[in-house]
Amino acid sequence: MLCDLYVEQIIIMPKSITRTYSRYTREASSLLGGLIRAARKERQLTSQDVADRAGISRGLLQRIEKGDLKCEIGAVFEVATIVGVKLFDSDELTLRKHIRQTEDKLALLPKSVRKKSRVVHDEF
Amino acid sequence: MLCDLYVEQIIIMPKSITRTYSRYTREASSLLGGLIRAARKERQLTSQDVADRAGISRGLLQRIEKGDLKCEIGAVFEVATIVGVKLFDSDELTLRKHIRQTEDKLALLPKSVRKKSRVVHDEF
DNA sequence: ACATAATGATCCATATATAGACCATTATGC
DNA sequence: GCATAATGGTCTATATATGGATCATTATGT
Repeated sequence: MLCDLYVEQIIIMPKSITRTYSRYTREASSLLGGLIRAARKERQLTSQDVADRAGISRGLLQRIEKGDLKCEIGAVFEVATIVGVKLFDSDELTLRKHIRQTEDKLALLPKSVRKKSRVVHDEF
Repeated sequence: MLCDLYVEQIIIMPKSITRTYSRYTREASSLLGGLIRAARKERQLTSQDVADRAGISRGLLQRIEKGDLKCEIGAVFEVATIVGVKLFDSDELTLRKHIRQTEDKLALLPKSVRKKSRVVHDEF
């Protein structure tokens, strides 16, 4: 009665960054993972085999095959290459040609995008 | 002469993991980044615009557009989706169908790959 | 030509992905 | 059916990717 003791416990929550992904993104990654897994089995490669050749851990390979969105794109692409899943449906040569085309297109586009300062009046 | 003092400095090197990537992997990522950058400019979107919509920082978007292999695949795919770069050359519907096909194929394949214990004699 | 928006680059703190070890379960070859 | 290889999952320490701030430079609309 004389003395009430209040103890406040301050809990510091780690402000975790939870990203949101569009459905298309999730499905694309899921598909890629599935294709990798199917290709690996068709080629009779164990998960340890592929992980070793890609220089990654078996656990990471599992996440990749599940379509986990939080993996390095480099690791995913490397695994895909190893098991023979073509990205862009293109071989190396076509890929390089495509890169050049993109560079050319980029050279033509403005170097920086500037917002219009005023609404365009195209309604009349 | 009487006393030579040797000081050894022990430098603890962080054993950094430096992955190696195949040329195909590097080029595929480079191409994807270029396509994203071109698509963004064609749509007159500033890097800050796209970064905000994707829920990532401007710095990360820059790395993605450069084809940096050490980015979350989720972030890369999300940005690609936002600026309209189709992964797999497929729309959402086709994608889902493709996923089902892959699942069907996986159901037929053996659940685990077992190495042959002995070399197969197919030379006779 | 000028004002300033957009981009490029660097730095640091921190959130987090990864490797690696471990164990349980499953599936395969024999 | 058995031995065991392959897979799936969990946990922890650590390497590292990311966000955010800052500054310099460039490019664009007016």
